[in-house]
Amino acid sequence: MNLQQLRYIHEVARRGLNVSEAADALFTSQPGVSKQIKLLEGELGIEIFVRHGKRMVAVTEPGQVVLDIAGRVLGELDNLQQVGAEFSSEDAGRLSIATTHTQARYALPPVLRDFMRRYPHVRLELHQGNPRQVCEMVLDGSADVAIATESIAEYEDLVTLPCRQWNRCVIATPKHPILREQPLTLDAIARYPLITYDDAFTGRSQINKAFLGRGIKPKIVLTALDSDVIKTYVGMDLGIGILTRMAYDPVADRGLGMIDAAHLFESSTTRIGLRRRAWLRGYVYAFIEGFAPQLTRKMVEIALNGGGEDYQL
Amino acid sequence: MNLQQLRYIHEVARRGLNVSEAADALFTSQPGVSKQIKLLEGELGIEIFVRHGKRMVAVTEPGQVVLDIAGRVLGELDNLQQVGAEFSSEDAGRLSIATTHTQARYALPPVLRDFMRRYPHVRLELHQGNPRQVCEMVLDGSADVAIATESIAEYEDLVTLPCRQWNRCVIATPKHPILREQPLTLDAIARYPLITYDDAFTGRSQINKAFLGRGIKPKIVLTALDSDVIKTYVGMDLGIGILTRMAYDPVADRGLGMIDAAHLFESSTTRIGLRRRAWLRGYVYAFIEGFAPQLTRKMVEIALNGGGEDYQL
DNA sequence: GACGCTTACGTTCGTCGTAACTATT
DNA sequence: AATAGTTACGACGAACGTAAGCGTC
Repeated sequence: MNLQQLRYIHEVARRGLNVSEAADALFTSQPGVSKQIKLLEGELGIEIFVRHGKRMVAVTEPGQVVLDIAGRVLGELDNLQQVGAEFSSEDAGRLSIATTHTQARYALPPVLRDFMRRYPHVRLELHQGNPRQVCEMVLDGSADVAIATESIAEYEDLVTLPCRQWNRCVIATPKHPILREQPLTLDAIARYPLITYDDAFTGRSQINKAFLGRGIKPKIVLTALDSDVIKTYVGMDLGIGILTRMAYDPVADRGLGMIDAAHLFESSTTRIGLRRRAWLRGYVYAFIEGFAPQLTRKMVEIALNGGGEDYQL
Repeated sequence: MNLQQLRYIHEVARRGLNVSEAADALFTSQPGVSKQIKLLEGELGIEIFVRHGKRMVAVTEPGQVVLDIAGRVLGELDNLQQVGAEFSSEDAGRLSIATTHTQARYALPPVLRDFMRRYPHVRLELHQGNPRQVCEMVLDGSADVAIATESIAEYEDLVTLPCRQWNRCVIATPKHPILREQPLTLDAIARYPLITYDDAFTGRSQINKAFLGRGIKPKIVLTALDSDVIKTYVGMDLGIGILTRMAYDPVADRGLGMIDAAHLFESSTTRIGLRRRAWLRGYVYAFIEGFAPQLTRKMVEIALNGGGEDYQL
């Protein structure tokens, strides 16, 4: 048994049981991968993959267990590399953040400005994607942390921690009557054509829930993937917009009017996601604390390792 | 980086930083081990061990982290082997139990009799030792489960689960006056020379505590490592004995009288110890449930993996 | 017929063991 | 002087890549 074999089965499983593709991804030859997988299966005395003739079509029951373990081992090897990098040069390295548009555009800039000042030798990488993609980047090791708002809590091997609570505001052209509503109500909003986020994104479900709870059906004329698109169309007076409060900047957005709507919707929570049992560089903890000061290194470490409490039944 | 290197550093650390000894234990040459360790250190860019000239004298700070990770990886590899064995032949294999005299002699026999009947193809191994040794056998993989009563809860990588509560009785020669005490008291016991367990063992601390709590200082004339020795000397009327209740058998021990003493001492708890995150064969779960019916497979699995709950702060 | 996995074979690279050397106690 | 670790070197073996063969879609 060796590490290559574990990498091979892991990659083959990840790539939908396509050996050739996995071989390419690992920069090696397809026969080599096939052979090593067989050797491993022979050594363990089990079949990991189900074959139809010469094709792999499924993962066996023991194979799934083996793949789970292999995944953990490979994760730990990543950790080893991290440990090496950390101690050989504490303040230099790479920080890869996978996140959604809203976070990258509005929440992260001040945090990252401070971070870059503090750690000038850390190369920052920002990868944008939808919440699902963001999680998977963390799980396969291409990103260190994920930051997103919803559907981030569904993965077994992802530890998620709440960072910030936020709510929404309504924006409209400066003279729009909605801006003079005192107090602002859902009924008032529903009187106008609405522009807001796409279903899969950024707390859209909270918006749906609020209207549904009052039995109102708003006229949604446009759904967008990001705040800037919403602002653009609101500026064209296509409708009024429901937006993350943090996305409105009185200076940059002086062509638009804003009225807070926090009392109308359930607040949403932005979460940070980390690979379970990951070993993180010191500056990663610093970044997390910069983004969410309540998340101290100690707390994050405890969460990463699943608490580790003794089970005294 | 490869698995051998991890095995090497792990073994060197385990053997008190003696490379030659580690090489012997791994059936390889000492220069090979030295070289691989250096290669690994080179690759990670850190020193794992502190050298004084040519001798290794300590583990560096990053080295400790690396060793921890290596230990986990090697544990997972053990798990892989187990998975292979389990699925290639479900009901055959090895069950290695590390335990103390009292458990092996009095608590385990009926459980193991049933187990052997149910799993005739599992080779049973019983390793006797003191509680410390017992734990270490589990941690280094030479035993699957540890069963002991105290000081078993001190290891980070050992998951312990309470199995059985038990208490003590007093034994004496058949016509000894202590047997007619109604009710039995600590003061009555302290009137006679006492024979009981050695300090390091089987709930001796509960006995000490009881007497100390009443300000009594009993005359202990002999301390033994196991129940059989105690019974032997009680039979010779050297004194009265305080014994685990389960060690007295009215038939086999008809040459001795017994009176229960559960109301005088705090009860002790026998615990089972397992390597954290171990992957256990099906029959191991069956054995555990046979020994402690409340410990179902599900519960043991949850405890093994540290609970795995999401940390929602 | 195109794609995908296996078998076969020769080359290369890495690992291991022996032996000689050096340092520590 | 004895014990412990390093350096040097040669031999073996495992893994890899290429090329050809066989199945499946």
